[in-house]
Amino acid sequence: MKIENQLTAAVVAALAELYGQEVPEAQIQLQKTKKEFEGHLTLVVFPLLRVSKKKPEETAAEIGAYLKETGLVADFNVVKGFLNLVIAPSKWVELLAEIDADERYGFVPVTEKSPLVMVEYSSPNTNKPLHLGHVRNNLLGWAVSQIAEANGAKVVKTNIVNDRGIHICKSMLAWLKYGNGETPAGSGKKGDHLVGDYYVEFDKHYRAQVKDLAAQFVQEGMLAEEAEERAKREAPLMCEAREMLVKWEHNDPEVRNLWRKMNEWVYEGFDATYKALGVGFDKIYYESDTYLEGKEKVVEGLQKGLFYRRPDGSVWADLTSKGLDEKLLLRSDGTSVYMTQDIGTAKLRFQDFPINKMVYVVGNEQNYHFQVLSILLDALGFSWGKDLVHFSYGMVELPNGKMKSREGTVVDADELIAEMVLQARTTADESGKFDDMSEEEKAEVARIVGLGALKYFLLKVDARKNMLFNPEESIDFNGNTGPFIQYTYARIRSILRKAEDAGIQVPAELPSDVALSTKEEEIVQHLADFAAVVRQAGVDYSPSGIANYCYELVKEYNQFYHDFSILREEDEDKRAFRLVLSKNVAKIVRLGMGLLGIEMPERM
RNA sequence: GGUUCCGUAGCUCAGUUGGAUUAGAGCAACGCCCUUCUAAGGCGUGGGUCUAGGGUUCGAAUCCCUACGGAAUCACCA
Repeated sequence: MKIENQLTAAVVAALAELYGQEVPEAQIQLQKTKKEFEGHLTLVVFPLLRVSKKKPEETAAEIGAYLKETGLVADFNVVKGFLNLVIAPSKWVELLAEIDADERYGFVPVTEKSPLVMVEYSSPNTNKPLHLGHVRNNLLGWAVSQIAEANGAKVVKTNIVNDRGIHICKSMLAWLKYGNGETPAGSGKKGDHLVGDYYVEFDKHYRAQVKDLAAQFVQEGMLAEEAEERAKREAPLMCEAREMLVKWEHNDPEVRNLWRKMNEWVYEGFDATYKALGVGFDKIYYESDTYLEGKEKVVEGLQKGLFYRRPDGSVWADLTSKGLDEKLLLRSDGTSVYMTQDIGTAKLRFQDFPINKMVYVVGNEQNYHFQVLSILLDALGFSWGKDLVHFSYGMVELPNGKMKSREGTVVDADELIAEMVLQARTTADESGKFDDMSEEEKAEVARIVGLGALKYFLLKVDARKNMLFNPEESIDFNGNTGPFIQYTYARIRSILRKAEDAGIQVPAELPSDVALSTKEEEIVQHLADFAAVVRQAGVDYSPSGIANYCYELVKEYNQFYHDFSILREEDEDKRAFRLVLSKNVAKIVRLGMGLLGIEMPERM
């Protein structure tokens, strides 16, 4: 049992004994003792004064004396209303032994009875390659899934691919007109990049047409603003794209074939990027399959009187009673909108899986959408609709503002990954650390470290906040970074290898009478916190908490490591303890970083 | 204009079930430490009216109100 829990129970007993009152455990406030004071844990006695009816100092002293009797606490001191407790040394060894015994310390096992959590993330459009914003989404989605699983949930990772609509038609049209039959295989381009290039190509020609047409309208005496609006609508390319969409919806075989072919190219490209990022899905939905599904549900809702129809035939939900607006669900021509599609997707998902909880990893620009979706799904009878989680994350901004595809300031995912790996490789080569590795090994370590840097950088920040990414400074490999954590891990692995080579066994059982230094006690305490950190991350699906925990732990360990030479320690008990401690720091760090999807190199 | 989110060191960020005269890291600047299990490391110096003002409390960066600053959203786009 954790020391904190033991202490809490002891404090409850103390209060019962001393003041004759049962106090619920939740009211016992134990926290880590500040560095300036002596002790490990501190009991805040202010809230207990009601029970003791004595002064803070007096109450604290009485409780302290009682705790000392139990043997849990070796010593204590009182500062104002704070009771600082020095935990008995043997307790730390016990605690470490407990952590050591559990290979997946802090994880809640998944059982048959576990709730099913579905996590939707990524959700790309098929007309463009993935960019930095998608990278943040994918990494968060993956991490959130891992965290949910570590908290004992059955997780289904899902991706809804937006594979239909006017934007895909634009790429298709441009490819037909300007492509000369170019293919990924023929050009050596990645499929998603190739299709993306034609999307840009469309936009280029389209803008030129709009400009010419608008000028023509102005000459005919139209106001500039009005002329541009009309030109945008009437530009021949746009008309053609719209025609193509209509043909698509009518299952025109030629259009459908081209659509299938180009989407296949894109999927191959996406798969490569997903693989590089180390993310994946259990079930993929395609909007072309789900976009018609929502209508039925909406009509059903209409019949139940949840929605209403306007004279022009469009269907709306009136949410004004909830403080929101009215929301369109079906256009006057009977076609679906975004919201309708999400309802349709929800319907299919619920048919496929017994969902207990749905988590949508989607950018914060859609906060309103999900607020509405939650209300609508609940009204339509989805049990998980009311407390669906919109895991909303902020934009990634560049030093000169937002990413804009029109201005070419988009940071491409594939390029970014390659750059990070190259950066890791260069740094390592310069340091000479790679000299005795095979080429294969070097490439693998560079990959792990480069991606570790990228992932950690994007995940350590509170997901809700907009964050800044500076590509020029690239990403640091020093300080609060992935590589720093990986480096410490690699060093510990190295120590353990050397211990083995020297015939030093990591003991199966720890000696119980080792005297620990303050630093070592702190590290054990920190290790034990991992379980609580995972639990906390699970509550609000927060990867950043895990990231920052790992950093703190590693930093603490590094400071310790600098003061001691483990292998040359002659006191066998101490050496044994330190080996076990190191081994478990490595273990916990691997578990923690694993939740973030960050791999750990054995050497670097 | 309505709604939601954010505002902590020059820069990037930690820090909420309210806690301790001195609010933490990293980067950047400056100084020290490699015959020592990996220097992608460690130690040190300088740098803050936690946007501002009020309120609640024994106690506020944290909770409430107001103002200011920034972002998102409010489409028969997705």
